[in-house]
Amino acid sequence: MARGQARGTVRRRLERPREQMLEAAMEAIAEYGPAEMTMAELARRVGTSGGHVLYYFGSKDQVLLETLRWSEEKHVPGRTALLTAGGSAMDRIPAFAGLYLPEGTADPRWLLWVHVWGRTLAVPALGETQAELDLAWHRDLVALLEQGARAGEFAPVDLEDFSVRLRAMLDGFSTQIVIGVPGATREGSIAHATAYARQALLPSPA
Amino acid sequence: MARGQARGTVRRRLERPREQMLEAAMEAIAEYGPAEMTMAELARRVGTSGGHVLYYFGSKDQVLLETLRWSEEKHVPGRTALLTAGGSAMDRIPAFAGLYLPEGTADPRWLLWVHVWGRTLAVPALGETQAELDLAWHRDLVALLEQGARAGEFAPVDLEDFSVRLRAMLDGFSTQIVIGVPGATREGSIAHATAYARQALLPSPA
DNA sequence: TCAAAATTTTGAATGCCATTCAAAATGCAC
DNA sequence: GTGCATTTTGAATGGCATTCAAAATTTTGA
Repeated sequence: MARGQARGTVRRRLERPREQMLEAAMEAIAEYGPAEMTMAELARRVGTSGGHVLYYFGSKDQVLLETLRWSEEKHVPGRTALLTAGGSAMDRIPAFAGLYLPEGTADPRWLLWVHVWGRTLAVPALGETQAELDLAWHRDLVALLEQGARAGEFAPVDLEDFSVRLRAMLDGFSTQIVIGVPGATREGSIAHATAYARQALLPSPA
Repeated sequence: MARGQARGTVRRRLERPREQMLEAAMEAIAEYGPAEMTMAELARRVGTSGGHVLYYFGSKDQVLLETLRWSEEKHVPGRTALLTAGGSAMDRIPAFAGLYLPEGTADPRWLLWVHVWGRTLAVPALGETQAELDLAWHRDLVALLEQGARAGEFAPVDLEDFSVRLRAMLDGFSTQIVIGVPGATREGSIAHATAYARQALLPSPA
């Protein structure tokens, strides 16, 4: 059926190799974790050889980095929706935190973040993509905050600074959630982040 | 000179094997990073064999975990000094943050934290020690805050909650500093943490 | 339509590493 | 001293990312 799959013989060319590999990598990471996912296992999942995966990506580090980027890109529409939703900015901050945080323990996107952090000093190339992905979150958070500022919801606050602080806090909570620190939950983290935001942004009740 | 080293022949028994190994591990981690430090290299540094290191620690994960604990324990006196220093609690918060944060890029203690995070799901035993070490920071921060609260420095605030939030934020900054995110510095992070603390804890200027 | 060139794919080395383990060396108790 | 327990060694073992030369396939250009 699928175009190009042809004549019942062994198919050789992969269809959209990168896409397929990234998808398979994501699943494998969700199952085993980044360190435990082997090139051989990933290859098996897309029906090819370990050497071939590296032909496309060059190294396991690159595979994981591209998988991180790929999983981050899937979050862009949700953030855009949040930014265009209208309504109070403050009321949208919990949802922003919800998008930022892992879905729960072993969320593959966040497993990748933590893994990649641990490899960045050894492989400096990893840092650039991270900075890029982080900047996207920063920009969107600042944009959301600016909506609130323009609407007069907030006290006069440096929004850039607040974004840096809130995201640092969210990184800390995310790490705890994804590695399964007992008691670390999405709900609790969202509550903490929201409480911080209210306190930092809302004009003092005077 | 050193006692027990004796008669110019090959020394066999190590003196305080754990101590020596932990010290050597710390140095090796500072040089290569936790992932790149091999059992063979660590063994070479203490003049023994790779198998012997594992005789003492059981696994590389354990070596790294114990090294983390060891490096954390070296911070206890500094924290205790801070707690007993007297004076305004708020004024001591920047110093607390300074103790918490990495000394700079590639600080081995923080390389270990990040590394261990990445292995916790695969090796759940790692979680317990982390929780213990984290609790020590939490307790000391809360103790410091309670001094401030008793002295009437602060608005009525849930100190436990604040400690959770501030440490999450510091974890985020620490990660950035240790992996060398451009622009992430101790000084900037201390300033952020301090600004947050002032805003969260001090009574509104009314 | 075909052959040469370029690209993709394979899978067998390679080399590194943590871990295991049986044997050897050493220390200790009596 | 002798026997037992502990420590230490270093040679396997098995798993892994990575390399690479050869094979298969597709594309190009006439």
